[in-house]
Amino acid sequence: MSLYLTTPIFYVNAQPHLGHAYTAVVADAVSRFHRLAGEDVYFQTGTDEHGDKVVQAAAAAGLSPKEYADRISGQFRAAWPPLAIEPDRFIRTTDPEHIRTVQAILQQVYDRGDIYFSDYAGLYCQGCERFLTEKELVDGLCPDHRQPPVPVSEQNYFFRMGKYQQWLIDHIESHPGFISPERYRNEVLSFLREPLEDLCISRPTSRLTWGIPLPFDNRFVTYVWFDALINYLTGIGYPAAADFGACWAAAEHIIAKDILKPHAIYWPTMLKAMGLGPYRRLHVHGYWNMNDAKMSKSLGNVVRPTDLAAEYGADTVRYFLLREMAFGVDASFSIDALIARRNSDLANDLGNLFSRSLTMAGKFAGNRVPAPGTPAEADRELAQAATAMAEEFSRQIEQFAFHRALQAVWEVVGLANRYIVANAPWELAKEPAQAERLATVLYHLLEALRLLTVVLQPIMPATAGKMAAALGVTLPADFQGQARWGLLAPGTALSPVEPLFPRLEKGTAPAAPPQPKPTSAARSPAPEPPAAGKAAAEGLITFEDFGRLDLRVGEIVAAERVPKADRLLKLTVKAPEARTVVAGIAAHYAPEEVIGRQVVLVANLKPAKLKGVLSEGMVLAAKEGDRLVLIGPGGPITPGSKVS
RNA sequence: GGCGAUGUAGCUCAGCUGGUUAGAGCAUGCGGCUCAUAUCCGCAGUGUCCGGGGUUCAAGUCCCUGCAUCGCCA
Repeated sequence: MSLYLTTPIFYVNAQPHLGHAYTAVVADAVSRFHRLAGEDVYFQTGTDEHGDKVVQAAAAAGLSPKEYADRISGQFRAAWPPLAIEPDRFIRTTDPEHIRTVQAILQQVYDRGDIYFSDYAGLYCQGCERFLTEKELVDGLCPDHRQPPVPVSEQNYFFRMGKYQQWLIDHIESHPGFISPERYRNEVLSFLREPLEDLCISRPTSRLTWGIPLPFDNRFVTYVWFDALINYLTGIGYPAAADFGACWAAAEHIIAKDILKPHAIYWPTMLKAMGLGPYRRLHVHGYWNMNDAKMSKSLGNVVRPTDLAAEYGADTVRYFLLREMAFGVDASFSIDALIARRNSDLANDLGNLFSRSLTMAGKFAGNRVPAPGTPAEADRELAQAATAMAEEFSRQIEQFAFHRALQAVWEVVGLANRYIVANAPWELAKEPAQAERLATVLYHLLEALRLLTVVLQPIMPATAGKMAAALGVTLPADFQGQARWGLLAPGTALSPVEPLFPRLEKGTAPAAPPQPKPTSAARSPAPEPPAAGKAAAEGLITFEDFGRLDLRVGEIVAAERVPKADRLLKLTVKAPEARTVVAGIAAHYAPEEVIGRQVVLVANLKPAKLKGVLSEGMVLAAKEGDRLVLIGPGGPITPGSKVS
């Protein structure tokens, strides 16, 4: 094992968002890069599922904590394939294997004397069901519940973190790359200048039962970090797995800056206490600020990674995320910026370069790689720049400077475009005497494209695949070998492709409308590759056909599960008269969750009996993979209103 | 309150240990080409490098100070 790469396990109290996606894209790109270099890589992600926030969120959704965790965990699992993120393992803190590992480690650290029982006194808010700090109080009251917190003394177990403070400082100082970028390393060192307090690692079962019981005291469950961080060990079979030691020595964590302290301080000291060495490196990135007003929280419009991937394609999103953010520094996200990158960098620069080159090879060289003659100065310059680019790319990826790596790639894209203009193959083609020169130019161009293909694989796997197919090459996992000049064999058959990245018009591609408007059927669909438009010519319906549907807004006034049917909910829908509708949404919505919602109802559907219940109509929902979302009006409207 | 980061063209940002007329991409204007996804190439700019003071032959780059924004800590 030469690299064991992890994202954090994501907490299931919220759905996957762009920040999660960024971490996962980084981890995926890095793992693809190292695999391409022939290394043995293991990439793990997963979900963190215990704790009181999950209990609360589950209660609000009318589910048990496990059911709720299953649902959200499934959403995380399903969020990654559309972005071409391919972890080797998706771990869950509710996995029995993980629970066993956590308990074994707790017992071990307890036996060594680094966990002790003690009093904890603090201000407890009964509304929040947690301790508040002085700082959180407003006028001495809980800001959420407007009541004074009660001084409570509680007994709990503590981890002797302070014992390892000096060791940790020494380790960080003697290993400059342990925490990067440097700003976070400094932040940690600055924090460690103050005495480190011990860490409370338990909750009494009187307050929280949704957790892993302490093996030495079943009146308590372990709380947060002793549960969550250990996933990194469970994932590689601690302690029994034969290759555990080798894997752990290659461990690198990628996190967002909000969980720096647990990863940079709690975790190394925990490892030390259990007799293990620290992980190899910690990579800390910043936040994506959502500056675009169109996506403000007030509109309830959150960017969902899966929606972005569906709208713009995995490769565009991956490229944007990696190109736009300097790893470690905050960046801002907007759909306009995404479209700008897509159009200028991907469509105009790269896509068009690829397209014009292959077209010329088709027209002027019969769709085969021509045999180059003696290279001229300009040719050598292109070759030299392309091979240097591959090295630079490699160097920057290793330092997690993805934006710089991609900058280096695009310099060659620009150079290749200038090379075409400077050598004007279309002029050379007019003069038979220039045949060898033409062949040389085209060869250099195609070979430069092959090198671009090699480096782009980890960033945009699907695009690199298309490019390789068009160039008639395969891409073995040998970055060093493949990044050399001159591997493209003369005579290789080329197969032109559709444009890699069709241009997008600004503003016509909304990211993720939270609730499609009732009139959405009448609006033009999101832009698709032209081919799709043509193919859709068949199967069109007339306006009259559409008019036969009686679509209305209905309001769900009651809902209950249908006995012995996992997927069915029996709804009472007002539209405007009340009627019964059976909907196959029980796997996605709890009854309490849908009451009061306005939905779109097909009111003139022939009634049918489902599990013995007569259903008079159907409610519309959008489906994507395993996910299902009810369709409703964009704003409140009287039940029964016609949808057209 | 303590520590730290950031403040450079309309926008997003590069500018390492101080050294020639301060850069890139995008956006804007003009010109060129036609192989190409109305794409590409060339040219043109504009900047009190946050304000003020200082060190130096020389400061965006170092020091002091003020302001603004952000982060960590209390």
